[in-house]
Amino acid sequence: MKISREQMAENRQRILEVASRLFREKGFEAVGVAEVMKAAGLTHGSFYGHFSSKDDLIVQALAHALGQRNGASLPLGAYMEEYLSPRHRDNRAGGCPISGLAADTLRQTPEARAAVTEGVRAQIDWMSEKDEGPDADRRRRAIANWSAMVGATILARVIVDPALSKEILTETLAWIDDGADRPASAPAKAE
Amino acid sequence: MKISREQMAENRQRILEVASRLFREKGFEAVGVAEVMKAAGLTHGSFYGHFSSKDDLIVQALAHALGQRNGASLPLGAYMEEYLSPRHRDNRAGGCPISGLAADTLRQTPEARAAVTEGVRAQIDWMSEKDEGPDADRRRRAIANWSAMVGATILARVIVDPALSKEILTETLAWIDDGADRPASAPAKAE
DNA sequence: TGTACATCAGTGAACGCGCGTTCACTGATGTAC
DNA sequence: TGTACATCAGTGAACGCGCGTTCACTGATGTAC
Repeated sequence: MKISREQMAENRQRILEVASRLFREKGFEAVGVAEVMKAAGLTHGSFYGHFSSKDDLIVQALAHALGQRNGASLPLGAYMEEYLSPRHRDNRAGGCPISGLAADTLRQTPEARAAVTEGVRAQIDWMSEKDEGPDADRRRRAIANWSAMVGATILARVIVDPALSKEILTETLAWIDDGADRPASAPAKAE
Repeated sequence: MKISREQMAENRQRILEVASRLFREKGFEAVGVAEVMKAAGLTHGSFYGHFSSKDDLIVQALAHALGQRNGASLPLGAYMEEYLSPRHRDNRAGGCPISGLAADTLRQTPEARAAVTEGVRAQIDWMSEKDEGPDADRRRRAIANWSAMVGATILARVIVDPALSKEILTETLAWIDDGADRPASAPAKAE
């Protein structure tokens, strides 16, 4: 049965939302087209009315998730604290799509990798802008901190020992740096 | 045709070696049992004489790769430099199994995750021992540096823009720290 | 040491299952008059 | 505004393919005598 154009647009958005959550939770390969459509309240047959292929859905769902930018209004220090929290570690479906899907995307299409590339670029630019330290080190610190946040999240998620998982989050958070209280005249590093 | 016991042991090692390389290169899901056996010079039928299932192979291949510890004889600073080089970024099949497979392993069996957990624990212990700074910060610095190395490698691999990919490796390397030239009396961080 | 036979690693065809994708059909939408 | 009909989003059965796994068979190994 045909439905209204607005209803179809809503359906498309709902597919993208559930797909981006399922992909983050289980990875691209482990989530089937039928599973996505069922979670969106539809049958799998209508999938190809919205997307040309599963690869197309992956690109659109990545762009959808990357465009949400949760926590972008927080101060940088608070953002880092939230990012490296057990809550974010345990919230894969609703968490950052870069730490959740970057490694998976390596084996996807160039279009999917391009979407992640732009997401990383935007994240580094945003963290540079938010940094409160001297200009010279802002970008370098943003890149190193972001690498540490992504790496720590991935490691903390895979590790089965709760103590070691928590330690990785806590110690990484303690080591990274939002640039605050960093005097412009002092060397950026101790060495 | 039956073969000698030594030949069978060699075959098993060859299966583990090619499997660990193929898994690192393509991920667990994208590599089939038949592909592994063909790469080892055998047919897929004999696979179950060596392993009880593909999941079993994944655990054994992870343990095999994690046990190799390439570069463990290098000084910590040289190890970090090699780890964050374009050569290591582009050498997925022969590179570090943790940056190559940690995210994939999240969706595998508890046994596979336990193997990665022990690999991460050993790596952090080793980096702590190699650290040349004051004792109080060694473990914290090992954890934060290791997180940054893993995150930077994963990001540099997925990113399609060569300049941004290289920048992430270079700037992360410039920011992390092997503890050398760090006076025991000085604060570990500038803040 | 030489021979006969039981063992078993490897072979390759076959299986069942789940996946992405296709398609004839349905019936509400939205437009032409 | 009301009606008739063309459009097309959604349905659900079916497809072909690749995968993990099984199994009857082969023939070299290695042991018992």
